[in-house]
Amino acid sequence: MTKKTSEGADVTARPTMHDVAAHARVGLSTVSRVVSGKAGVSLAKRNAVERAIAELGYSRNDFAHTLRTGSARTIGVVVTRISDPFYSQLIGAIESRAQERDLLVLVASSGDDAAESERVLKRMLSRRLDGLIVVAHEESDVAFLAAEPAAGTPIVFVDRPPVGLHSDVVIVDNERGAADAVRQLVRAGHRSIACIAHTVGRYTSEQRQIGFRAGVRQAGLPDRAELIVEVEDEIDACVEALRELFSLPDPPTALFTTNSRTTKAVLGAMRLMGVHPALIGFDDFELADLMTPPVTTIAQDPWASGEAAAELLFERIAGRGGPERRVVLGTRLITRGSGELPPA
Amino acid sequence: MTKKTSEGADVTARPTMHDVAAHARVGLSTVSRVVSGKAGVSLAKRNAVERAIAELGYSRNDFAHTLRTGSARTIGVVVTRISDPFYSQLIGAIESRAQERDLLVLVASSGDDAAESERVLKRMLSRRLDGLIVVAHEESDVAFLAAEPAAGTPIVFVDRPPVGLHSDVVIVDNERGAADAVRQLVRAGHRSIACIAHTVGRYTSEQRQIGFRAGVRQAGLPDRAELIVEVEDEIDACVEALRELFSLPDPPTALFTTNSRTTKAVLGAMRLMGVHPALIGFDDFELADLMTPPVTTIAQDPWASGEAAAELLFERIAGRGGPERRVVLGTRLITRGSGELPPA
DNA sequence: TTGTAGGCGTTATCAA
DNA sequence: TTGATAACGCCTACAA
Repeated sequence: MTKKTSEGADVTARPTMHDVAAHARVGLSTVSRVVSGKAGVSLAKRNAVERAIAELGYSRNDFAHTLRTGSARTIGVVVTRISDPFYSQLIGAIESRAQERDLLVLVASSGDDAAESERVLKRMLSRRLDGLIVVAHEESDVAFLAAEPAAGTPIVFVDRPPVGLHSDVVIVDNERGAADAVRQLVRAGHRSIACIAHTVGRYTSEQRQIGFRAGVRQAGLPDRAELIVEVEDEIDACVEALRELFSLPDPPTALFTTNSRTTKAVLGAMRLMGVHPALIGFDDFELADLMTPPVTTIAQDPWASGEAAAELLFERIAGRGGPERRVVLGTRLITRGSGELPPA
Repeated sequence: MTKKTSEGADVTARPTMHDVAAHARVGLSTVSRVVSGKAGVSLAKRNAVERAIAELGYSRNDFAHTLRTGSARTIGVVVTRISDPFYSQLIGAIESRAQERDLLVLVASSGDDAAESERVLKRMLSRRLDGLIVVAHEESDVAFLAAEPAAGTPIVFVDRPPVGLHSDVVIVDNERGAADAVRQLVRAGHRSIACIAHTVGRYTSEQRQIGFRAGVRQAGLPDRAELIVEVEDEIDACVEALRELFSLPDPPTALFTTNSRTTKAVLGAMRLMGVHPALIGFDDFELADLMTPPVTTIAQDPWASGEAAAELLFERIAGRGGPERRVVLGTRLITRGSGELPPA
């Protein structure tokens, strides 16, 4: 149980089943049976083994176990940015579900770079994970993952369907949510509504733009292209965008933002400029209710998305075959004030 | 390369080095050399192997690799709640650093339960991780981890030093930060300042209470125990606490909160009650600058903590011996308005 | 430069 | 009920 390092120092190596077997004076397979909780071991030997395990501080080497059994009891989650509140909620939900099944969760950020994203995904796959949950980077072609489900690694996509690949997916009803926002603003009396869309995160942003325009049409308002602007989610860019919008002949009296990062940036810009248009943002966010005025949002529930994705994945892991499943979660209008402001 | 499942269905099993070697008509070790990027392979064979790898869609089995080499190239991170913004930032930083070194990150929530926490930690350890970063649950006795560093798994604690165990640790200067908050409030003219402390998260909360009292003493103010209250971070509890504080003979004109969750809850309570005391909160948080008035905070940088912990861990993994290291990060007063309000 | 033969720690098979 | 033995897929001497 002790080994020499290359430097010649003695280190206490981890005990193996061998050590336990020797210590307990039983055979190797008896130890294995005890460790794996299998039946067919006499109480006496079982006790002896358990004592040896405690005395030696033995714990099973998962790698050897996995090599032998084929299952790592681990799933992987890849998102663009772990620290984003939306994704951290998603991860939290997945991890929570995974823990119920005694699965471990490997996480990785793919960043905003497609190449990096591919590298990370490949790295995860060499882990022989039981399954993978992926929020794909917009532009990344994930077609190279096509062979995975067949090779035994089920994959579930969240938030955005993968490009060039059929797979289980969990998304929200972006179009309907955006249209709901417009309807609410129209109800408050607005006739000129702008859509401030996030340029990165193309898929969801596009869907929400489509929903926005559908909402505008349904309300019988003119479809004015100049009222839809795309911005980076920085305050400067939003100030610029708002300035242009407000200098229009028929300026907007209300704003719709396509995700929470944009909403926050726009709120910052509004404060800087001292303007107070009505506002509804896609995505709920912490403290939305403590803003002045409180911010009305189209809430999607990242925790629910995570749970749905985990469930889908667990079913696949358990062997569910059949066609890809597509879970579409609803959104919820949370009325708080900013969306009920009448036109100035 | 194909196997029968127990159901008798043919599945495409993953190719192994064997398959690649056969396909490329070379020896097993040649494949190994190519995969490991080692020198000493002729260009012709290297090309042949690479073609075979591409055609077969081979990727190395990390478990076998790890079993053989002993390093999993994976570190673990255990926090109490992944979805908490503070921890998700921490994880983001660690993951970012880990990716630079081609390490993967396993994350787990330990929850608020000591038993669960121990279970999770043990689970991680059986993974033979290269290292572990832990935000220990307050009450959890992590003494059972004592043998780990010796056994080859370095551990770094963050946010709170471990109970019953010496180890590398990254913390912030909680006392000084809290005292800074008091000083700032005193500067604005306050003579009666309350401390609203989070009951859970005992260590940091206690340190910050100590700092608070030190600040009060240093300002020459009386040490009034009734001005220090402990609450759960729910709005109801905060309303209750504020009500009591404000019904004191000499009620506080300013508040200090010991962490961001409490700050947010207190802000909610303040809005409900329609009161507007001065306020400084420990921990910065998103949108603090967009509140009305903007919230002054004692900022600690979770990203920096994560990076510091990662560095400490990497050094240990690289073989640094010697005594435990203790990194104490500073805090930063971010003046925004709520802490500069004069007494009403 | 290439290939062959162990062995990493575990589990499954089989015989005792 | 038990224990020896052969894989799992890979890496590392060592030999050719």
